[in-house]
Amino acid sequence: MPDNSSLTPEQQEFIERIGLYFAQYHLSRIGGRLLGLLLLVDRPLGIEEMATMLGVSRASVSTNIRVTADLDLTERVGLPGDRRDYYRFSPEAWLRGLEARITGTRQLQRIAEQGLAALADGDTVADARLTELIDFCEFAIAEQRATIIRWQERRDKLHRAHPPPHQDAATDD
Amino acid sequence: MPDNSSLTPEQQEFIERIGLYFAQYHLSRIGGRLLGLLLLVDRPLGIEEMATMLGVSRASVSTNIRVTADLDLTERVGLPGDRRDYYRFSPEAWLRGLEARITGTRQLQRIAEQGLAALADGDTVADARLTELIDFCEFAIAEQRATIIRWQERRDKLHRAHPPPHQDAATDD
DNA sequence: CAGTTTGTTCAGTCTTGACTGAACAAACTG
DNA sequence: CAGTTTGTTCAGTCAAGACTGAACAAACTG
Repeated sequence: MPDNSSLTPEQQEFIERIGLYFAQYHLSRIGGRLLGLLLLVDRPLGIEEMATMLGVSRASVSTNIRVTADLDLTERVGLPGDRRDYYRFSPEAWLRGLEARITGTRQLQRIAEQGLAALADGDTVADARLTELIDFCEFAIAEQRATIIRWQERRDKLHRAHPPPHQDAATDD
Repeated sequence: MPDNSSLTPEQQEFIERIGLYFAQYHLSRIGGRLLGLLLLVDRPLGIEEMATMLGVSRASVSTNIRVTADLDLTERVGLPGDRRDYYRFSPEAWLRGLEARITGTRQLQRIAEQGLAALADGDTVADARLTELIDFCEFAIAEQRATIIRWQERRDKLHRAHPPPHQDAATDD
């Protein structure tokens, strides 16, 4: 049961919804909730703190926050004069998401190539289908790369106009 | 244990790899293997046939092939003079995959909007983060739409040059 | 040094949901 | 009609893996 002293019901609902959303994408439920929590707060959070706010064990937070950090969806930051670990949502998270799609598509392309090689002679329909799949992957990868570049350009442009409130660890209270 | 009389080890490996690939994307293992099998063969397959080839129960094939058909990843076709159900891989499958991404992004955007509304006053960092997420979703949806259009154009162009071997149910032996 | 705080790891529990076999329904066959 | 073929549904089993508490390790404090 979460310690909801610091979270409104609306915030809890958001965390739960984000949790479910990311759970679709190979994160555990708690991993997803951690992302939701970190999206919502204005300062980096410690492990014990996150465990309390979500009402889960420290062990779970420790295990799952590391997964998100390995994926560069969160960042571990230090606070001066405090030896605890703090985490915040990574500014690169959405970019990493786009990159992950490319990896997935490349993977599918490799499988399709192996499949094409495994066809029986004279399987013309399957041959055309797998050839089209390989082509589709090639196309999709090029599209995804272009999207990444356009996103970076767009972000650069926006940030030059409206620099984001820079949230480094030392600026907190 | 599969009846591998009609499948080479390379083909079985392909089916297994495709199975795992699609299992990442909210399909059951067997659902994924069915897609792999249908990608590989040159003619529509019946339920009993698929069950035998994969070494799984008819019940499982029945349940899982329906899921793939509902997603329009496979198509049910009839063979004249045969009352059994046959299935083949859908030519629209990859298009449906692209469309599914849009749905997922739209979903994330809605959640982000709810989150933005749930913020505490004065949470400037979180506000900027969620506003950026909403903008990211908008951007990604536009990109995905454009990709779909370009894929359709590309496919039309290729098919006008090299019409695919049309595999309707009646043409099989 | 002993004691505290913090993070990690691991064995065990529990939940989820995939898969099966069997019962059933529907369509057909003689 | 009785019998067969085919597909679906459902209760039950089983496996995967998420989560926990407890033990542990490491860094710090007095």
